[in-house]
Amino acid sequence: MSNKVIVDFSSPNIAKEMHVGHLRSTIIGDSISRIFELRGYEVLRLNHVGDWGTQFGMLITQLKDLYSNDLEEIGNIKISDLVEFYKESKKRFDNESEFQKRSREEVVKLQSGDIKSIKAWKLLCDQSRKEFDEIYKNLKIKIEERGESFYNPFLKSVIDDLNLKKILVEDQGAKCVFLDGMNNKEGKPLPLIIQKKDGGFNYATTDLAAIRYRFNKPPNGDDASRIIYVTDHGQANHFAGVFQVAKKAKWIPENRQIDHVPFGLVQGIDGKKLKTREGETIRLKDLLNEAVRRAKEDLLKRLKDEDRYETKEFIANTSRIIGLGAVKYADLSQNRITNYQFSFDKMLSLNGNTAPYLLYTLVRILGIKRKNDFVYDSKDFQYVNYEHKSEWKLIRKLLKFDEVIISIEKDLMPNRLCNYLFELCQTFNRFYDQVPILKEEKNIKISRLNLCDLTAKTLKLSLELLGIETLERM
RNA sequence: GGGGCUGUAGCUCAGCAGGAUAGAGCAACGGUUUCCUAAACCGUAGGUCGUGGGUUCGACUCCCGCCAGUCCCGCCA
Repeated sequence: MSNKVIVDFSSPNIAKEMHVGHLRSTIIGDSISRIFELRGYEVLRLNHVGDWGTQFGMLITQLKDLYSNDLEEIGNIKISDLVEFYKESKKRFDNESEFQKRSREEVVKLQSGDIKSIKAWKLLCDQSRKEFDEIYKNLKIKIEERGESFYNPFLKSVIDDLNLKKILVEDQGAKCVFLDGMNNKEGKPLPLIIQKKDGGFNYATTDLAAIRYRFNKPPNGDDASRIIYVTDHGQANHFAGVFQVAKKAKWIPENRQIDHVPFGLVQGIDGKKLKTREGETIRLKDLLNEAVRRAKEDLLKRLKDEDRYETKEFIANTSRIIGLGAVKYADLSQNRITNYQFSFDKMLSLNGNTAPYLLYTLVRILGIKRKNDFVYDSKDFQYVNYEHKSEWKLIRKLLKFDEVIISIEKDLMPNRLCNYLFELCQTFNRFYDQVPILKEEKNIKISRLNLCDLTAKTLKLSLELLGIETLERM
């Protein structure tokens, strides 16, 4: 059997901007992927972007109305305009019945492969992709785009197969599967709609086609042994329904696993959904830039206080790593199930369970390494002494790493690694505080340098697994 | 009405497969710098783990009821 794990994460929508909700999916998905890669799995990171569906009808119709039929000018539109563009289209769709009618026709055209419609669709996707890629590059996220449109050729056979297996029921004009153990408001069994009454498909259809494809053997499949979906917990019901139907249809082979990894909302310090003062959704790009700006401000203040001089490059790089690391760590260190309060002040704080604290600990260790004159790979570096209480505690903490990784592989909770890291840093900082290193006699010094080295390696590896870059100095 | 998730110190949260006096951080108060980056370390104070039952030698942890908050529930994703 294959050892391929598919992690489905990030998944923004075309013509919409990425926001903090996508950030959670992106960061958690990336970290889970990294941990599975470390454990020797073949990991396929998939970006299930919303690049198909009814919204494209209105977008393309709007596009044709505004830019005539040659569609050349759209190449100059920027994403923030595209978001405006989306809003305007939506407004017209909601208010103009004639526009709505043309939009619906446009969806059919697109889905049947009309050349002009496809061209317009591609233009829209390319615009969005540029913007998404910039964020992924900034965050150092590797992900493969395979949007909803990819599964378009397989949608019809989903319906056919469900029909064949006599699972599909027609109700109020729509084709659906009734779910066990779930009721609607009237107390009747809840349907999962697979085909709308107008004949169109929806996200349940796409998700089912995706499950089939991902478990199938090549050429028309990925032969995955496990699929992991990282989305907000608002979609829990949807996935429970989709998984149930996939099981009924026997599309999930024996010994394969499928998991929804839900996460809570990102809230402001007021406990409500994170918004700008004007009540608008905060753009992910702005949020990341703000974190880096604040990190830079802190750094500059410290350099001034300590009368230090650093190059422009050092300042830019250090603030970027601290700022982005702080955002990632704040998110990952929470139990993903619960909502969490987003606070720049807390995540960038130099104390407590934050990225700057962890990065600083590593910097301290590397400082020792720079000032010592031993060669690390010499034969002398075998000896470890653990007479002092803080040495013993550090050794015990270092040995726990494997156990933590195994538990995350099982339960998909990256916050446990954060917890471990924080404890490791606390333990190290006590050791650092309580025992001298460089001025000790040879054997003791070697032993303690060894412990420092092991701690640094563990810290680096752990931070890497969280997708956080490290620094030599800060 | 049905279902999901949450409810642990003033605040933000850990507590994984049940095991000893329930742990951190922040905030508050006090202390430590001839020494490797003090962005550190040490100490004090602070909790009937929402509530009522049950299972168990033993429950924050498992099961059931209730209360509160939040999210989802037919053609958006």
